[in-house]
Parts: sequence; structure tokens; C-alpha cells
Amino acid sequence: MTQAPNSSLPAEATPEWLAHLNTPQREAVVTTEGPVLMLAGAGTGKTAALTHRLAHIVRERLAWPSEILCVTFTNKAAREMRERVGTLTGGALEGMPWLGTFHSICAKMLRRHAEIVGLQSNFTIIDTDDQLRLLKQMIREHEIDEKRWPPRQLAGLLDSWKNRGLNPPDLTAVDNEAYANGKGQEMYRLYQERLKTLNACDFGDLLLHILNIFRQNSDVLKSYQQRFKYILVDEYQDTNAVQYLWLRLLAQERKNICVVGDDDQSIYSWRGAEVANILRFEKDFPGAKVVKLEQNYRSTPQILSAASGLIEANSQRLGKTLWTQLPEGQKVKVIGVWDAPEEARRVGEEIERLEREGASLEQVAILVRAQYQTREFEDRFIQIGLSYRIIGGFRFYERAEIRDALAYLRVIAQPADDLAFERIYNQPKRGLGAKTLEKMHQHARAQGLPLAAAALQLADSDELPARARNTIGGLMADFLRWREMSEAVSPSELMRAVLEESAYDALLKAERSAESAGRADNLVELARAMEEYETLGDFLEHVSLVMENDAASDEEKVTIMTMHAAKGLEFDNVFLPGWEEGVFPSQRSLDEGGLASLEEERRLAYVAITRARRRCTIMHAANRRIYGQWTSSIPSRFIEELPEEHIEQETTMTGGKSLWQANWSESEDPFAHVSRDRPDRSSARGPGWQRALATGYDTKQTRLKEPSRSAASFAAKPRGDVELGARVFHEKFGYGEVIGQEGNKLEIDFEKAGTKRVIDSFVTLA
DNA sequence: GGACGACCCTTTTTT
DNA sequence: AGGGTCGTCC
Repeated sequence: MTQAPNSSLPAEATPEWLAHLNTPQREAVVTTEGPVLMLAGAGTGKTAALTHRLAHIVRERLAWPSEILCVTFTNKAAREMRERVGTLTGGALEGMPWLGTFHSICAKMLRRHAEIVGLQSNFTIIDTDDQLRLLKQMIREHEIDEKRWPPRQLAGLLDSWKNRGLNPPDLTAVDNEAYANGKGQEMYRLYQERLKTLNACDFGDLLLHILNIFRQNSDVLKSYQQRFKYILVDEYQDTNAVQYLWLRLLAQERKNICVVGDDDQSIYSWRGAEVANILRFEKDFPGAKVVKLEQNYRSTPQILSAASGLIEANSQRLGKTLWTQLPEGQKVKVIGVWDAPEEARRVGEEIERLEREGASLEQVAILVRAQYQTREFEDRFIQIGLSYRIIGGFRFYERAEIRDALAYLRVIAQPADDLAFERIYNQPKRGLGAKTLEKMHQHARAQGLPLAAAALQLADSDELPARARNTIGGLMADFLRWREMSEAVSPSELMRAVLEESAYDALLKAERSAESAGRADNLVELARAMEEYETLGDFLEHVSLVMENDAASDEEKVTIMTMHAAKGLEFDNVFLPGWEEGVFPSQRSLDEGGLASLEEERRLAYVAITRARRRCTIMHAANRRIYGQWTSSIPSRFIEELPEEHIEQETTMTGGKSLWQANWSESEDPFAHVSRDRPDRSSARGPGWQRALATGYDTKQTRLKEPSRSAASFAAKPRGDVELGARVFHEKFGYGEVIGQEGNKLEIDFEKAGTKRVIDSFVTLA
């Protein structure tokens, strides 16, 4: 094949392997040069178009796989694309190193250039849980009322700022005011510094750091601009500002960028996604070729019409006309039931009926608006013995025991990972408590050390009671040993050793509770999953960005998940329960966000219905327990908006509609209690760790490659103003005279307490 | 330092 | 209803 600069093929020359694509799809495949906007409605074969385009580029040798950037939103989408392209190119697709989610691609880039933003390449990616714990600490340090300004709120703000590509100095006054009466910017700045000392970043940072690097370092940017001959972006309607800016920079040089999206399926604006990005693509890239995919290959005309009718109620849309050649099919069924348990019962019955008719459970999905709705179905399905899987929700790696185990590994890989250390220093229980932790924190701050290093020093002094000292000493010795071991053995072997030697295993076994067996199984599963990884670092990255809990199973199962999680998927039979005002559309979208928010809910409804290939069943219950309180509700407005000729209604209620209306009035808004008028007490004192930052410790010593250089080797900086013979005061031991000095450790002859070894930061000159 | 009980709030949606 | 936090008591 030739290296044709312009690969547009005349129609008659269409290669056989593209023959089964329709005309617009083919056009999207072969228009490789220049910007392309693919507007692809639900079920119109956009993944086919995308994968063929990728395969086409590779097969025509327009670029090597390593020269193509292909971004998706979910790992699932990335995996699927990888597989399909592999098949199309005859498995020749060795690499495609740059096919992945925004986050995983950025993480990869960031590991290469970490030092530019003050991180080491083995930085930790912290998850929401760690983030919240960290923020909580900071909020307390600043004496901000955490009831009124909860960590979650700050986390949300930080996320939104990062999604908009804003660094702390870029915040507007309004942004700044959004948290604790004008502490937004300061908290953001401190949080970022704190992360840096932890050698960590959060999800948002993965993108923001790289964007900063691109903005500031033109060499780095240029190298990527030149590397990526072709750029493909899936779900473009869901890109947020950072992602948009990132892509625009990368595409600036060659402009061979192809984005795929559907404005009707934009359902992530709460996460900073801006539909505007897709609407302005043609402005950003003048001369862009626009390809519309409108032939739907998935759903029956009944389903498609119902969905189309619904989405027409939205005002802000580009407008598409989906059509299909499939046979008519059945109308969308709308079933009203008395309460949520009946809803679950009914869905169970319907599924059993489908099963009897020969349907595969793999082709049945229950899509809910919010996670809490899954419980009812779980209960019912367990009762009737129907196999199910819940996607999302508590993910495998979010379970406590898994997080504990991972925390051990993180401390091994990264001694500066205070968050991990804090999680497990007393897990399993080894008699260390808040007092010890406080002491470690105090010392760590004063010395600018990570917690683990501070702990090690404390273990070698008399600052702590003998018991705690010995325990910590033992734990630190364990870590030194494991760290050395991590160089010699595989990650999974290390994991097993850690679990056994930390007595974590034993603790679980001893517990003998209903759950402990399951937890032990999870840990075994974790060790098994680790076997695929060469290094601890690889594994940890996988966990933070990619890991999902679809435990392989031969058994067929019904899938229960949120509508959001279902985007991009399809099932023969789809059940959509909970279509009631306040559930779907959610109360929150009704209370705040106005029309835009409601329209997003409607798009979500559209996405949900269009997941169905053959049958779609919508349900609503008149009564449901919300916050443990029985609440009656009326059917969702979306039901009314469905075109009547494409639906079939049924109700199991004898009382008729009036029953639903009973009791439905303004119920109390459970969120209405937040007041903002009390002035916030502010802290004038600088937090301890800020000082610690100024001192700084030699971060290079924590590199993964030299694990033996452990916390032990953190420089112990003497404070300098304490000399031999000086009279000092110690809070616990009283007055004494310095009789020996070694690094920052002092030997002091106390007047009352005798001779002790203490750390200099705990004494004051008397 | 840990166990227990009285309170509180919570439920969108995800990488 | 369930989970987390905080205060009290051992």
C-alpha cells in the first residue's frame, strides 16, 4: 500500500473490508486528513466507524499505531476498541500505547514529565476517599466548621476548578467565595502543595498538570504534536474544558483530529462536560468535515420512536433524524405498580418469563437513576435465586479490606504516602491510637518528613510510651523488610507476605463473621489479580485508574447498573424502574439547575431507552421509601412525554390514578437547612505543615527504583539552635540539660525524669 | 485506647 | 434504613 497523503478513496475502490459500512460511516473512515466531526446518534455504529478508521490508518500505513492518539471516556470503551481494532488489523496491533481514557493517557504522560510540576515519576494517584480524608485534615487545621463547609463540598469545588483548567491563581473572586467565605483559593493552593509533598495527585490533576506542562513547556508539547499524526476522540460531547484545551493543543499542529459525539447523549455536565465543545468544533477547526450517522442498527422502530419523541421536548439540540430498517417490534411498555418492592417483584417475574422464552440473562439489563435503587432488586433477586451483577456501586477496590491491603503496598512503594500510612498504621489493630498519630503528625510537620519517616524516628526515641514505641518500631522494621522484598519477588508474592506478616490475614480468619470469609476471598482475589503485573508500580496504577470488578464468571447474569454507566452499551431487554418525579428526574435536578438540568435528565432518559434492542419496559411505583421514609410519588413527567402511539400502559393499581395524587404536595426539602449567614472564624496561624513545606525534605530519596532507601534515610535535620549543655524544656519530661546530640535526636538529662532520648523539635530552649 | 450508643446526614451521576 | 461521627464509659 502506498503512503497516499490524501486517502479519500473513490467509491468503486472501496476495499472489501469496508463494504459492510454504510456511506457516511465509510466517509468517516477514509477522510483521514483534516478535522472531522462525526455526529453519531445512538446505535448508529459509531464504534464501528471509529474502529475501522483506526484500522484503516494502520493498514494503509498512514501512521504507526504508536503515532495515533485515541481517547475514550471509560476503560471499557478503550478495551473494546483495542479488541476490535486488533481483529480488523489481523491482530497486528501490537501497541496502540496511546489508546485509553483521558486519565490513563495523561497519567502516562505525567509519569514522563512529572518533575516539571514538582512530582516524582512514581507519584501516587489518590482516590476520592484519600482526597476527602486529606481535605478533612486541612479543614480542621484551618478551624473551618466542617459541618457548614463539608469536605465533600470542597472536593466538588476543587474538581470543578480543575475541570475548567484553573490553577489556584486563576480563580475568580466568585470561585474563591464559594468555599468558607473566601477561603477557596487558599485551600486550593494549600491542597496542591500538600499533594506535592505527598508526591501525589488526584484525578483532576492528571489532566491539569499535563495541560500546565503543555502550556509552559513548548518542547514537550511539540514532541507530542509531532508524535500524534492522528487523533480520535470518542464521546466528544462529554469533554470538559481541560480535556478540550488539551486536545486543541495537541491537534493544533497537524489538525488530523476526528471527534465523535452526540449532543443528545450529553449526560455529564455535572462533571464539567460542556456540550458547547461539540457545537463549536467547526469554529475551532475551520473546514472540518461533518459526517452524520443517522441509521440506527440497534433498536426497533417502536423503541426508537418513543425515544425520539421524548428527546424532542428538549430545546437545545442540533437535531437529528434517526431511522431504522428493523422490523416494527413491540411498543414500549409502561407499568405502574403500588410500591418499590412490587416493582422489583414484577421485574423479577418478567425476567423469568423472558428466560422461559429463551432469552439470555446477559441480554437483560435494569438501568436505574441512582445507586440506592439497586438494593430493592438485589434483595428480590437473591430471594428468587436470579443471578445478577451490579456494575459500579461499591467497586472491588473500594472495599475496606482491599483498600487496606493496597495501602500497605502504597507505603512500600512510596514511603511518602502519608494517606496510605495513616490508613494502616493501626490496621489490623495493634494498639496505636489517636495519641500516637498526633505525635507522629506533630513530628512530621516539624521536620518536614513523611509520617512513616517520622514514625521511624519516634520509634528510636523516648517520646512515645514503650509499648507504642515498640509497636511502631516493629511495624517500621516490617516495612523495611517488605520494601526490600519488593525488589526480589513479584507483586502478588509480596502481597501474600504482607497480609500474613502484618497479621491482617489472621485477624480476618479469627473474626469468623459472616463477612470476614468474603473479605478473605477478596484478598485472595486481589493477589490473583496482581499476578499479571511485573512491578508494584504497574499494579498500583492499574488499580487507581483501570480496575473494575467484573469478576469473570461463566454464569449468565442480569445486569443492574445506573443509566450513566450504561452509556455505550446495548441489551435486548431493558427495564427502567423508578420513573417518578423526584427519582427520575431526580429531586436535585428539579430543585437546582433549572431547565438545563431537567433537559440533561431527559437526555439521560433518552440514553436509557435507546440501550434497548428489542424490548423496553418503564416502571413507576406510587410509593417508595426514601431516606427510610415512605413517600408517595407521581409518575415521571417523562412518561407523559412519550408519544402515546408507541407505548402500552398497564397498571396493577386498583384505586386508579387518584391514589397516586394523594399525599403529593411539597414535601420538605431535606437539603434546605444549610444556612450561610454565620460568619466564619478564621485562623490567622499558619498551619504546621506549611512550615514543613518550607523546610522540605529530599524527595528524590523516595523513588521506587531504590526501595531500600527507605524512610530510614530521610535526612534528620538538627534544628541548630540547641547545643550541648543547653537547658531545655520538654512538655512531658520537664527541664533538663542536653548531654548528647546525634542528628536531630538529643540525649537529655532531665531533672525529674532522668536521661531520655528525645527529638529536638519537642523541646524548647529554657 | 477501645466499645458502645446517641445523634446526624444522606442519595445523583464517574475518571 | 444505613452509615458515619462524636461523646461517654470501661
